[in-house]
Amino acid sequence: MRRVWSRAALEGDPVSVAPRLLNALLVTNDGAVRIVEVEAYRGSGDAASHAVMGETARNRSMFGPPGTLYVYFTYGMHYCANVVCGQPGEAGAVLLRAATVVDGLDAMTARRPTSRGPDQLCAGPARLCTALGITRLDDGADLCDPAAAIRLEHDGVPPPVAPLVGTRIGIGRRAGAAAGFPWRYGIGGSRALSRPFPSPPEGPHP
DNA sequence: CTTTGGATCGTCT
DNA sequence: GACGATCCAAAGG
Repeated sequence: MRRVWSRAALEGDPVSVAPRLLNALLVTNDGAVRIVEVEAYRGSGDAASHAVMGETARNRSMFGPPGTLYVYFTYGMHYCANVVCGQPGEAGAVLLRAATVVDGLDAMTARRPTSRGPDQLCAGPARLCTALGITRLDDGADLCDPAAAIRLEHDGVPPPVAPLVGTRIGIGRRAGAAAGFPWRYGIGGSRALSRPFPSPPEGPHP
């Protein structure tokens, strides 16, 4: 059985909420995907966050209530989607970086005809938005509203006990130390990751 | 397999 | 005026 996420479950620190979103479902009116990779972004104090300089017209949704969808446009051609979390008034969000298709494969393939295969349809934050048809028009939507066109759902599949952990992708040098924060999370063994996670250091020789 | 450069425009300096 | 929370195709090993 599927049910939308409660707002209360998204009130915590994005760094805590992010790994819990692994295996959650993002559902639209013509499809559904299971999230396999995310990144956490805080507000002030996180130099890599869009919200580090405070509220602007673009990042306004990041300051909204938990469960708000924050969609931004970047590189002149791509959209990326985030689940807003944290306390109201404090900016925070979890970037949805990759997912596997659960339903609506045909519609997604039609929106991304150049995809190499089903695994790659949502293997990347902009790919995910294109496949699901998410644009800036969806910015500010309430993902916890069971009647909404886009929503965050739960179907009983728990997040991994030990997710993959790594540094966030695409963070420039301007972010300083924040570029090294291990706030990227993924599901081990997934073939839909946007890119591999670095292998853990080798232990002593057996 | 890895690396490189182009696309393309809203946003903030 | 510079730069992206990116993607893709093409070129090189």
